[in-house]
Amino acid sequence: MGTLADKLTIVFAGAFDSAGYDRSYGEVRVSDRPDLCQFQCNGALAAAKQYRTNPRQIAQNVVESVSAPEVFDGLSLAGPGFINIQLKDEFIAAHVQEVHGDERLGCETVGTPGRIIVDYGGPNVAKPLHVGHLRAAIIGESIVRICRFVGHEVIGDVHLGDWGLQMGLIIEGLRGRQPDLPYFDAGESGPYPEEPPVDIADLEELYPQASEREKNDPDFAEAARQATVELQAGRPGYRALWKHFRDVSVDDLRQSYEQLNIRFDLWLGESDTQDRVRGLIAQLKEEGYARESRGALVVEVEEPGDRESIPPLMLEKTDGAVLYGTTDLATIDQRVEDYRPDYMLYVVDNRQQQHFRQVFKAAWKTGVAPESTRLEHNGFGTMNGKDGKPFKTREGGIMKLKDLIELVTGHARTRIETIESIREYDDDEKETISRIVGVAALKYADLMNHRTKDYVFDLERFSSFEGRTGPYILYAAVRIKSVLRRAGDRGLQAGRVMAPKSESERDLDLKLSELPAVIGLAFETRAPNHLCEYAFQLATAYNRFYHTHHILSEEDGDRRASWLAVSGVTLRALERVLDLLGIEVPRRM
RNA sequence: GCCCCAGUAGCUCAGUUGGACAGAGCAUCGGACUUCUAAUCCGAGGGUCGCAGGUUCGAAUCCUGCCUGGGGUACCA
Repeated sequence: MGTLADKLTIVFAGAFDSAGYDRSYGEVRVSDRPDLCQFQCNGALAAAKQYRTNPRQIAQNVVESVSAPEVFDGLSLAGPGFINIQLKDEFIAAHVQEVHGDERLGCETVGTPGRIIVDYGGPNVAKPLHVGHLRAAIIGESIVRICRFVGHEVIGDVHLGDWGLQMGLIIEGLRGRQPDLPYFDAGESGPYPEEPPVDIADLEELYPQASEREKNDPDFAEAARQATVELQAGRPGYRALWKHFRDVSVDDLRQSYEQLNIRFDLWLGESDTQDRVRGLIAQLKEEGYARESRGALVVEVEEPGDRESIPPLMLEKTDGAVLYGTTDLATIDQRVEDYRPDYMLYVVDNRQQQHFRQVFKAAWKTGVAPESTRLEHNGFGTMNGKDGKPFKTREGGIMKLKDLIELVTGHARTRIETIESIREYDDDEKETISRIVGVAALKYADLMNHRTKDYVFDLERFSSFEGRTGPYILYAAVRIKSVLRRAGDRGLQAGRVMAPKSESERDLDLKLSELPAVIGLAFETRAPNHLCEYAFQLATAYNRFYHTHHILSEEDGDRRASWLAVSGVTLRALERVLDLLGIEVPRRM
């Protein structure tokens, strides 16, 4: 079905065609001058270039060729050749009626579904999630949901950092504390205790300590490097220990992500590619793609046509160790083999841009990924503090995600106590509402910023519940639920959508019709902020409508039933968009 | 040095890929609750779109140069 603008585009494409111009000029879109018209077609201006004619004349010809009197309330020319379009209220209502009857609210699915792997999250084993992980997780989750909704098969992979030096650091850190554990006995080969020697609190303490010590204690640093090498070589005690670390950490990560309503399909990590890294390197050498350079092994990715210079992708360091580029390449190799994906999307910090350019170019060049596989880095900006520098807590440390979630939940809890109608809810429901509202505030505040831009992490804004915020939108949705619930109690039902009676109602109808375009745009650009903007506009449109018309006390039964239908569509649209953003809606608040 | 990204209202940001007087939210000021949830709604003020050129009928948007900030620049991830 698409949007109203889509329907109008078909009409105008036909009109351009029958007036003797290319149909592609018939694109109609929502007007950016709502004071003048609802929709506009600017194709005549573009066409004037191609046909070397007066754009106003073209527009005139097109308008005369339009044949659909039941649709238009007004068609007029303006300025150099704009066509301004007003629709009949009946036509608008009929469209909303269609949306009402459609499971997908007018949103079509893609013609040729593909398989998409989304790589997001990227947490490290043993390191607690902090605000820096927030963006990857929530933007990635939203992109996953959007891709899935438009009809693709999507596989989300958390892609753990579980194989680097940090593992050696923790091993050595633990040895410092409990040197007698069987894992450290080189002569021992297992079996080892099933019970992990550490819990998550230990891990979160061990890593920063070890990391700090690495900087000041060369012997310790060397030991950690050695432990990393031995772990990677398969020393049984270290492997057993590593597995404990990983399990303990993953348990904790799952809980944190669950609180944010984020669920991964795959919990793979760097370690899962290790058994194929050597083979891949050997193969690339044999095929002549990998060559030695300054003592290291690299794949050249710069091509003759390239303007900018791009360093080669390094597979092996001088000392023979592999780097994360190697792992990333091996991961692509693995994914191609296991899943044959059409797309791989990497939701990772912008700063990795060059890295991914290298990896992708190398993957295509060497045939690790077919050229038809779309590899994309969907980068996002840095989260800065109010001083414009990367965000730190007041103490100068990094804020843990758990603390942040507790903070926003706490704000919501406090807020709830000030609202009379909620005071009587039982404690469980209050707590649920607090969590949903707090997390909605957090996620919305992040998602509303364009993905690629740096932005300022502002606690006040993150926990604000007024204006352009998650809770504002939840409130509108919950308000509709409440109306519908009461209507249900009185035995009132939704009916046929009638022509709008007021400006606020017409605006709501028109806004509802835009949903498919917004989701399409969010998908094409992998940018959830468009959904945030739309959710806000739709919520505002409904709030205005709500204030101008009292639904339940309306005496005209048909009118009331129509309003219930429109309210129902609005609720479904809001819930759909919020779901695509990964935001939950409470029953009431 | 070279490369990438950004600069829009006091603050935080949109701006549909070149279209009509540049839009929101916050903050400030003023209004609206005996009626479906006021976490709401209505109204007001607020701009040299970093600067200077250029392309175009038309530029916040494209090109060139400069200024400012951030990031990257083969053996960390």
